[in-house]
Amino acid sequence: MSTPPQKTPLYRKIADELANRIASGEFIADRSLPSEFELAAQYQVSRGTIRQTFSHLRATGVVTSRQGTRREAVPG
Amino acid sequence: MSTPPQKTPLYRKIADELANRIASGEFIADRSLPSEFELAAQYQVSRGTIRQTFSHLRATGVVTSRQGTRREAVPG
Amino acid sequence: MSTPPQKTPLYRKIADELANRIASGEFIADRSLPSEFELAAQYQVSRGTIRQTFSHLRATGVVTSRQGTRREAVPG
Amino acid sequence: MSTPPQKTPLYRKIADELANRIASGEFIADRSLPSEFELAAQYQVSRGTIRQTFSHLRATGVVTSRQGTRREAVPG
DNA sequence: GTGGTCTAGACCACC
DNA sequence: GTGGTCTAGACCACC
Repeated sequence: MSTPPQKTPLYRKIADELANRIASGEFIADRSLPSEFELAAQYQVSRGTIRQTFSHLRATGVVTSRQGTRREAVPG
Repeated sequence: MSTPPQKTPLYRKIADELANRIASGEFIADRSLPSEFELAAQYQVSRGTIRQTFSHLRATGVVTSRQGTRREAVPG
Repeated sequence: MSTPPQKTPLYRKIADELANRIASGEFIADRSLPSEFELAAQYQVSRGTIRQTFSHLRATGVVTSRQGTRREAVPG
Repeated sequence: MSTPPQKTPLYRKIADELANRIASGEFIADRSLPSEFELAAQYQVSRGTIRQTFSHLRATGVVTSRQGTRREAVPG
């Protein structure tokens, strides 16, 4: 009945790490997060992977997004 | 066989709403429309989005525009 | 009786030049044009100005565009 | 043969004052000047007057301007 | 004081 | 990795 072991996808690892960085208060000054471009460079991945990361973080209520402005960490 | 539903962009929704307001006679007094600035405030969007809205309305023959004066509704 | 000369905007000059490059067969291999980013670099303008350029070229039937792919020159 | 005394126009007074502020190094950090809007508020005049001011300062080589970016003081 | 042009940059939808 | 949409802001041309 147990599911076979799943390899954690890269976007999930990055999402967890970003969630930790947010929780630790790294972006507390103005809550606005690095851009897709900056994060892609930081984590050495494509922008598509970063977008998957944010899709997950948005779905779990960790960040909000709006076209034209940077994503922001949800307080609390 | 049918094409999937397309997400309607904001400028299109505003264009449709403005076209309805024009058709309902809201600007009938002198035909001159609110300024870009006023509409941006009314719809809580940027001036750029209002300009995309008017680009569409001009292309469909609903309004005319001239530098230095307010846009006007085309009669009929 | 003649209208005074109008200052030609930058996006119009670029549109005319691109139309000439297309007519001269520069992009004949696969008809696909340089990206917005490349053209912005070539002409030393912002992406917004290149988009205005293409808006004009699309309106005059010189190019076609589709999300996710490069714009193409219309044959003939 | 002497011309009658001329009242110095407001835009000229502001131009002279701004030229002095520039010469004194007030905008030396990045050379970019306050916006039309800010200067209109500072000097309690209309934006049209500020534009006349800059027209004069550009003609006399004190500032440069380019659409989309702030005016800048010319070094030296 | 309006619309027109332009900058610089972001995220979104689609390939 | 492209074009599409959107933000926020500037100066320009014309009224």
